[in-house]
Amino acid sequence: MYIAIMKKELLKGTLKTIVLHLLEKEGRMYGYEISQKVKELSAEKILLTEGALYPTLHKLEAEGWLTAEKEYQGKRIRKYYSLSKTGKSAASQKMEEFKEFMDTMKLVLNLEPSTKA
Amino acid sequence: MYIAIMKKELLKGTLKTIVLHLLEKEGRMYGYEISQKVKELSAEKILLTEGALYPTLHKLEAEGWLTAEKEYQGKRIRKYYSLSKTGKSAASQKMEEFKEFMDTMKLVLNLEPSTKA
DNA sequence: GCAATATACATAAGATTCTTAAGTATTGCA
DNA sequence: TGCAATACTTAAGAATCTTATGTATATTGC
Repeated sequence: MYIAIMKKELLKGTLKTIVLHLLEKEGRMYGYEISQKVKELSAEKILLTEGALYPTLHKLEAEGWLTAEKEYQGKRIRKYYSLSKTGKSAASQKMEEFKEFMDTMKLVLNLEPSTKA
Repeated sequence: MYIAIMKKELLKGTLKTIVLHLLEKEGRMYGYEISQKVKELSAEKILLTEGALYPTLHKLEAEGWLTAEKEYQGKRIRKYYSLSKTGKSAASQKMEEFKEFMDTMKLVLNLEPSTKA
């Protein structure tokens, strides 16, 4: 991986939300797959760095939100992650938090001037 | 000030954008006023910390995006900030970046499923 | 009148979250 | 066969914020 990122400061704090959401949607993914999916969905605007992604996956696993299974493709290893039960509720919660964050920022930055026009 | 913050990780990286936008809208503000305005606009969901706000104002001034004027209200000092010319274009740019960030996040998180329904 | 709260600024130490970088190893393609 | 892509790991350093502390004036309630 190379992996850089769009307007980086703004992305700080969004990584866990992204990972949890993708796992909720896809069910089961491995690290590299997640990075590729994010790249694809974001039209290459978000390029996760390995140094951010893998430690985050380890943290989420340590918190009990993800379960991991190693699988071999020939000799190459893949570590598949899935949401645990608490991980699922964490995913929903993170999504709600993100929506609230967006709504609040819209108010502060005068974006989308009240959709009742 | 006390000043804490909503879902803090997500707000990381948004402070400069917020400050520049408010100065663009209001024309001229001092630090404490900015913190109160953000609190008001965000319905108390964003409470800036002094430790974040004042150093950020100093940085923006050092970068030449803000100009500062000290004013005395009796014996109490206030430091009023305004956008410089380059500060104005920085403000517009930061707003565009933020909009792009939101659009990209909507794609990645499957929010607002294409408003052409 | 005096204490508590609000106004108003500044800055240093520590935490969090990322970027950069380096390491290891397998697989596919030209 | 050598380079790019796949796949994971971890450490050092940067950026951005929180927490904490300090200073000082103004206002409000009792």
